[in-house]
Amino acid sequence: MSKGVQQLDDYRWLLPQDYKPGMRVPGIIYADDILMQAIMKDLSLEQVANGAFLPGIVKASFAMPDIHQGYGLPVGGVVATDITDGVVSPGAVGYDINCGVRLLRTELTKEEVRPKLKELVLALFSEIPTGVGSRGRIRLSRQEMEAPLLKGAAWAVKQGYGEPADLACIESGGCLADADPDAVSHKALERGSSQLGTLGSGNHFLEVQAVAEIYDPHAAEVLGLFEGQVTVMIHTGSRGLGHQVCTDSLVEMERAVRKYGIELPDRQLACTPWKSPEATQYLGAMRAAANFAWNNRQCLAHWAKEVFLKVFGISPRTLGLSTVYDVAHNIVKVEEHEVEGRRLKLAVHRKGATRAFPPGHPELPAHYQAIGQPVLIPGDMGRASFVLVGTGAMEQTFGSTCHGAGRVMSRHAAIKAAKGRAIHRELEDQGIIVKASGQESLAEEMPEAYKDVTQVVTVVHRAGLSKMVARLRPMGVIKG
DNA sequence: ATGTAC
Repeated sequence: MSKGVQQLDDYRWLLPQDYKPGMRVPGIIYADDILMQAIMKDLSLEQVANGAFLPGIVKASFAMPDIHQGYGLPVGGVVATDITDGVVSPGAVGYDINCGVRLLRTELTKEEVRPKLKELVLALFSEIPTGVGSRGRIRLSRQEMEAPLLKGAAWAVKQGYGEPADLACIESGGCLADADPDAVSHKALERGSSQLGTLGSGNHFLEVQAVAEIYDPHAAEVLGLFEGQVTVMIHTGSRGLGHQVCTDSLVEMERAVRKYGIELPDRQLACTPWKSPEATQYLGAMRAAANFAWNNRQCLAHWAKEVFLKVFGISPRTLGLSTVYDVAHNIVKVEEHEVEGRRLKLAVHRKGATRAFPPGHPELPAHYQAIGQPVLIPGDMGRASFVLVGTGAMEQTFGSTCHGAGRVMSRHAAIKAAKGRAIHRELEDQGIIVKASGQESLAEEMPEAYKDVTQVVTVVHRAGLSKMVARLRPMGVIKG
């Protein structure tokens, strides 16, 4: 009997429990043949198998079609542990806590925006701080940090950044309960104190897009999307604050692994029992970082709106800009799921995976009950991004789907491949205006460094994890 | 992803 990966059907692959001795459950990977070939080129599958070692894990260690190698668990991994006897693992959440995506709609069409596109992109770039170490216009003292960390995006709204109506259009209302600002180190607070309303670097971006194709007219209508419409997508997370929270926690986790006698194949998966003081500490800080990220996207959205108003010289009513939705794709949440006929409280770790709850789920806002949770998938800056809605993922993947295109080239390989080329010119030839803080960051992020997002989304659509609603084409991009 | 190396 082969210990290798086995194809279950067109879009699912099984990593049997005997793939690696010590796995508590099998691994299940969602991919087609072509994506699977890319997945097998790095240590992703090994990491999926390693995730299956986590104490208390139920059902399987899951991987989405956009997985690639990450810290401990691959980016694109989903692991759920029973909170009565299971663990929490910061490596299964990721360094960028509550990295996520917000989509804004406007009443403008691409024809209306095109003549001012360049001006718009330059204005966005000058108003929105980008890049590593970038600092924003909001400066908060350590004490002032408490409110945003505790209250989530409601804090930003109260400060005048955005509308109260935005909050219903954010996953978890833009706030995780039980955040503990005191669990966030001084160093993390320090790093975050000037980073609200900043984009960051790497694959983070703010993009002006046009709705290129509608696949599900009913869902699109409920979401306020129409063909030719201009949208704005913001992809960023908790910046230095979340990164520091993760770094701080790993030290404690290493200690916890020894203290509680947890056996793991990779120390990067270091974890602690859910009901341990170490977990309480990490979860308090993780939730605070998640709330910070929602404030970050809330502020960025507000400034993007101001730039639109200024550049087009129109009234807020004519612009008609509002929040479609905001998702977290690096987070751990307690959710109830049915496993083998039992309702269990699970710690669902989604690391580079998006929640995709089906229609009628009580956690969805009233106005989206009929269509399911909106899923926002950022692609690369040359091809497309997607809007989907939740369908049948509950029974399969704890209500989870993919989160993006996923890299195929390392940053280093991408820089090498871009040598002698002018990526911004190549994109401009396709009608896409890009403004980035450096040549190198553009090279790292060039379209061919990524898998084809359409292929990724097609897999989750056909596997029944979520349903395609609309394709968005980039028009203007600002990047770190 | 990240004050991209304390």
